[in-house]
Amino acid sequence: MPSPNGHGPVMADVARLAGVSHQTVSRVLNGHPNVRDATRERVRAAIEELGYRRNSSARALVTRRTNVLGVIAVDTTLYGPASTLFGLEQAARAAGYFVSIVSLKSGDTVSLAPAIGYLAEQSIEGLVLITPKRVTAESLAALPETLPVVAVEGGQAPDIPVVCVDQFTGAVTATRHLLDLGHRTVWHVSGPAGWLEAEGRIQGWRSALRAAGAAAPDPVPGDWTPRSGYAAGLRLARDPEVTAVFVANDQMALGVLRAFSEAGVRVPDDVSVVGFDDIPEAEFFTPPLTTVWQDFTQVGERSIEVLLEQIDGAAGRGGDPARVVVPTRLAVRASTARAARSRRDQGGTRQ
Amino acid sequence: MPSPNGHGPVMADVARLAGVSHQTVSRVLNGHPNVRDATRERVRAAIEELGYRRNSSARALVTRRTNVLGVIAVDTTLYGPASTLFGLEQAARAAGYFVSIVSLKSGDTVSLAPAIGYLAEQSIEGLVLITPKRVTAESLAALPETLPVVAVEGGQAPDIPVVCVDQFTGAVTATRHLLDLGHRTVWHVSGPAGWLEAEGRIQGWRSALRAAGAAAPDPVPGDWTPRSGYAAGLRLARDPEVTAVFVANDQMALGVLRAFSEAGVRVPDDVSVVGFDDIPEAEFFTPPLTTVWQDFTQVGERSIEVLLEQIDGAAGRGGDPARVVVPTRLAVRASTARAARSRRDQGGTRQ
DNA sequence: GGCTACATTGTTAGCGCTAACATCTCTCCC
DNA sequence: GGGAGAGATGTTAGCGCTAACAATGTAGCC
Repeated sequence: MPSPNGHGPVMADVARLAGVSHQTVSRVLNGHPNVRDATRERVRAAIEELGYRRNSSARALVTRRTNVLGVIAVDTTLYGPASTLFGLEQAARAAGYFVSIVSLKSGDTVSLAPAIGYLAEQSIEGLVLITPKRVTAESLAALPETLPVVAVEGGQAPDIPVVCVDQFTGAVTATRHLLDLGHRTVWHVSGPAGWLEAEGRIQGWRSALRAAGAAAPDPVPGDWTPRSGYAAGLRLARDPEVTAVFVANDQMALGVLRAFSEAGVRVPDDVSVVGFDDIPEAEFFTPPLTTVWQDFTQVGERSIEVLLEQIDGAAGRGGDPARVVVPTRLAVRASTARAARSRRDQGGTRQ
Repeated sequence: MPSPNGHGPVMADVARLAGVSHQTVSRVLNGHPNVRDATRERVRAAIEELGYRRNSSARALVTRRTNVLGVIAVDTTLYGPASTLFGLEQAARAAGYFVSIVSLKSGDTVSLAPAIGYLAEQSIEGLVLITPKRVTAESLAALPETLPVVAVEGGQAPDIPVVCVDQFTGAVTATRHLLDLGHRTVWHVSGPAGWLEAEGRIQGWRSALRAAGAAAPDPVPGDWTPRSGYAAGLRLARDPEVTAVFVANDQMALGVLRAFSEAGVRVPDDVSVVGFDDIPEAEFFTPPLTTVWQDFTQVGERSIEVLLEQIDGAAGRGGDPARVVVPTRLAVRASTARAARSRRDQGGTRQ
């Protein structure tokens, strides 16, 4: 009877079986060097025989380290957040941390306070916010002052480190690609107000147009869903001036393509379309979508790096918060083409 | 100086400030009834003032409850697993549990043993497997005998409870929908071998064909990606006998649509296509895709239910494992239509 | 008034582990 | 051969909390 308490073996049980003290077992478990090989082997064998697993709570209690990172993520069914979370978890695990997740539905205003309070109960060592929209100020007040934090796609507050994709340059590249193809200007279907990614893409788009001396039409607002892209597409299809559209994400671009197709607007002959995200489906849209690729894996990895720096530095926050910007890449496919002088020059009705 | 140790306040600090014993603080925190209202208020105020948070490790150590569930998930960037995970987390949080996740890349053979070992270190109270492929036997051997487990889309082993979508009936419904439209038979683009979902859909498809007395062509194998669907689509486009295709997921269906479009095969005029999953994009494919909708939210909720039953019942495994089957629904859109007598009857070349 | 019953609070003893210190056992070298 | 020094192991004292029990106070009732 190795475990007299009925709760699975504890360190003392292993110690007894191996004929050593529990502290020696602890040393073996923690890779302490000063243990004789023969002893180490005996302890290992005893651990194996009993199927012993160390009690993480007891360990955390005394070391004050839980090895748990918290993640608060909005809308993890979307490709972007899901990919970021995936990369994040891989990187965290590689660094020896567990990831405890709270996923929130994308309400219009996001209050993180309940989620933060919830996670704080779990003694997390650091927190990642995958909440790419502006959050309420009271959310940030709920952050314990000493808790290491990193915001992904954030910029929520000046004193929180941020890891983000270079939305601005990505949008500039997309817009310039269209201008370089001879389009007089570029329309934009934007993401919803309050999303930082949406704002960055608008700014990049505007900036590229301004640099080229092109007029910036009003952006057509969307909400990331294919449906909103469809609605935007129907509007743009009616305007014969439109020859190039930069859409703030691939899902909406799909809706735009669908609307154009229904309206008899040919892509890329009549109108060129560029998306953002490079979801796996984009290459197989009709036509295959030119879009901006984001390195979500790297975002995840860098986020963990930034967080671990704070944890290991034991510095908490304060000082100059890091700001890591991950570059994008334009994937050129068949949805963009050289501009005709105007849509009417193309002639030909559909099918 | 409320916290003399430099590590944030502990229960004793709260007790001192409120003028009670630490045990009374504990009682307030745990909602014990026998505390005078005035005392409770004083304790609450002291907690508030100090910003006290209970140490979860200490609590877990003595209660032997961590309130943490582990999740091992494969390929969480796919819509299905991501949605399941999302529903799961919501349900777990509602039940007062944290969710600690390990996400694995979809290798060809999946060994869960390292992930299980990893999570076991964290003293989880239960484990959810979102690993919709057959896993190695050694994986299951790595499961601690007393750990409550539920498999989502699993059926990995006879003694593990399972919550799954009714793949079979979903596939039957999709296939019969096509047969009812007058198609002589239905081709199938399948998911990769080893995935239980893929197998369930093949079986449902075969069964529906058999029931209708239709011949079952060899399934065209895919791997869930749009690219593989595209390849399958090119093959099917060459065969003029093909008038109806049931594709095992929407992403591959997208590839099929793309291939058909390139090959001049019109959907639904020449060929009808049905997908599986009902991803948000499906409605905006060209043409909008008829597909099988799955209730991932319910899958998540039911999984947590099954798991909590085991935890609360303290029964561990054994006995008749639960098997919960969540129904599907066919979303009929524009990619399916009544069969012509043969593809040649349709006439008309493209564009 | 005194005794019972119960509500309220305090005291004590661990949960299983690690850190710090104490102890013991070897070498090694003059 | 004996003392220094290092390596290997054991002993002790908590980490912060909850459970069990003990000790109060407080009505209620004959």
